[in-house]
Order: sequence, then structure tokens, then C-alpha cells
Amino acid sequence: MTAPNTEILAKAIQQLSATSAASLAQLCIAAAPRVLSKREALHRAGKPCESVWFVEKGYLRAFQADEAGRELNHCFYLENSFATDLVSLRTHQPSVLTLQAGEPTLVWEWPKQRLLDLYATSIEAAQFGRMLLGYLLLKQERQTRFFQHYGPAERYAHLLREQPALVQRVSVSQLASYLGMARETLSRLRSA
Amino acid sequence: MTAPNTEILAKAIQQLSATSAASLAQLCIAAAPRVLSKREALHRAGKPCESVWFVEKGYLRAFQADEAGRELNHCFYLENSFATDLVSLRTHQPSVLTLQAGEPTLVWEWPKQRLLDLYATSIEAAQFGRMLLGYLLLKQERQTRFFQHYGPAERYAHLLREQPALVQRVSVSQLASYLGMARETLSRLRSA
DNA sequence: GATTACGTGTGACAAAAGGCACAAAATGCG
DNA sequence: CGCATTTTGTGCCTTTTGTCACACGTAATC
Repeated sequence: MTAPNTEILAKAIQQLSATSAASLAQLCIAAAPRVLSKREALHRAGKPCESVWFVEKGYLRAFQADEAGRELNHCFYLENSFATDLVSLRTHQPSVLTLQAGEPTLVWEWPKQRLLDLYATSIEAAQFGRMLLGYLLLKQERQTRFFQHYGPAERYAHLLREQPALVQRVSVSQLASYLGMARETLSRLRSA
Repeated sequence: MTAPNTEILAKAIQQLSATSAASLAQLCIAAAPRVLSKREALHRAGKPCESVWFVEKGYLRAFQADEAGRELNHCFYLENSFATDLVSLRTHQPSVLTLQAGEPTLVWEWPKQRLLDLYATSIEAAQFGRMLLGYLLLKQERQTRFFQHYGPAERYAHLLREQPALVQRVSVSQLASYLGMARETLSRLRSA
């Protein structure tokens, strides 16, 4: 694992919202690096989520346990993604989901309050916040359409085309759960 | 149709983000009322989307035409919702979706640039923008889970529980498309 | 290095959903 | 009001997906 490197973070922020050097530094300083080993939990269901993370290396898996105790995978956050449990973050309710590293992983952690303070005092920081949410919302809308109007075969084909890295790095059973199909169905789609 | 009434709009804004009277007025003044008759298009696929709307009365349907020419319903915006085509709004690309009134409808329209100007000059307006996006993102995440991990029967039951008004007001074929199932499947679920 | 646990592929069957056809009901329009 | 058009419900059959069972290979453990 290479040493934490604020430059990657800074680049990701700049990419979302052109920001002055001063505001950029404010945002970067507000985040602390955190290293996770494979399968280590970054955030556990049951606790309120109080942070936003940025994945520099490795990846995170967000999942929820259903009534039967099976894991429902919500999504994966690969390198260069911003992750949080927005539901818990906004509602202050305990999280239903767990964030876990799928590989040795390096993230940057922002305490929620730190971000809110910045947003309230700096219009540039606020703009970054808006841009980040806008970007996430756009992705999430695409995600919804993906599940709303595609069947299992189309979903797998689409994922293979758009995110081949994800298909490589994640186990078949976790991918199947993410794709909303039975493990066996995905296994058959793969061998077809 | 009752006359346009800024108070409903003001209330919706306040509910998202506590805002001073001055900022609130700025936001309200920036929007213009617009009346639509049933089936009238508010925004057509092919044009870039340059506005954000708030639905005061009636409802909007967002749909896309697939390769076969069938309409894929993305979602419905009932009273008190904020609507736009975020993909087009952010990317400046022509829209793939059309927004159409499902009933005689009254909306408030914000030109995108007006909002951006406000966001750039007022930290309170920027906060409203962030709150709105956060709220929409939260809803959209729920929406994704809904399609990702629920089957047709669960989806219908859930919708009936959470949004009975929608089920009443929208035709079966449009609802089915929205729910990601065949018209016949929904028809059978209803009579079960 | 043998043993165990786990993840994955695959066959057989059951259940669910889709597609087509058509009749009944509702809606729109002159 | 009555005719035409659209929408909805339903039977029949096909296709797809899920479930269960088990074999195989790989990786973890002692």
C-alpha cells in the first residue's frame, strides 16, 4: 500500500468543481486518511453515519442484511468514488447498511460536521457540496433506470461493458446480489 | 384551476432549508408559473433541459421512448415535487426524456441560469440548492433499492402502501412500465 | 500436506413473468 | 346519446428466473 496522497483527493475535488487553492486546501485538510484491511468494516449497520469518505485505493462494498439474514449488496465504491450512507447521514437515524473493504483499502474521512461548517462559511465549499450531490444524483438516476427497465441478462451485459473492473474484482455471489438476481442466474449468464 | 400561489412554493422551499425572508423571496421571484393542460408536454426529448420545475397542482410524467418505440416511464412528479432532467441539465446534452402533464397541471419554472446565479451570490440559496439535491438523492437511492431487490409483486405492494394516490391517478399501462413489469403482470397483481 | 470450508458451475424441476389473442369495460368525441 | 377508440382483464402457452441438490476446484487452516 502506497502512502496516503492528498493530491489524488485534490484532483477529484477539482474535477467536480473548479475551486481556488485556498478552498481546496480547506477541503483536503478537513479529511483524515484511514487504512482498512480486506473485509474490515468502515461503518457498521446500527450506528448513525457521521462521515463522508473518498476511496483512494481498494474498494468498499455497501450491503444490508435482509430479514432472512442474507446480504443485499447495494453498491460498490471503487477508486475515486465518494461514499457515505446518505439516508443515515441526513436523517440521523441508525444505518441499515454496512460499509466494508473488499480489498486492502485507503480512504479519506470527512466528519460530517466539518463539511457542514465549511459549506456554511465558504461559498466555494458549498459549491463543491452541490456539485458532488449533483454528480451522485445523476449516477443514482442512471442506476435506477438500469434496474427499472433492464432484465438480468441486459444488466450483466451492461455492467460488463461499463464496469469490467468491477466484474473482475467482486465475487460472483456478491455481484449477483448487486445485480438483483440469483447467484446461479449470473453464473449461467457468465458461461453463456 | 386555482390561481398560482407563491405561498405553496415558499413553504416547500422552507421545508427543505430554513431560509431568511429575503432569500426566500429571491428564490420565489426567480420562478414563473406555467399552466399545462392534460397531455401537454412541458419538456420534449431532443432539446437540452434548461429549467427546474416545481409542481403545485396536477402531476408530471417523465418517460423515454425505447428502440422499439415503446414508452419507458421513469417516474411521476406529484404535487409538491421538484422536477427536471438532471442528466441533460448537468451535461448540456439533448434530453432523452419527455416531461408531460398527466392532468391539468400548474408548475413553477426556474431557468437554470437564474438558479446558478443565485447559488453563486447567496450562501443561503446555495444551501437550498444543496438541500434539494440531497433530498432528491436520498429519494433516488431508495428508488434504486426498490428496483434492485424487489420483485414485481413486492414492488406493487410497496407502491400501494407508500403512494396509494399514484396508483389511483395513473393508468395501469403507465404504472406497469414505471414498475418495470408487463402490463398484464400488473393487471394480474391488481386482481389478486 | 491433509483436511476443511467456501465459492462456483451445472442439472432438474418449480415458480414467476412475459407475450399473444381476444373479450369486456371505460373513455373520448361528434 | 351512440359510435369509435383506448384501456383493461384474462386464458393459454412460452420463456425466463429461482430453488434445490450436488460435484468440483480453490483457498484457508492446522
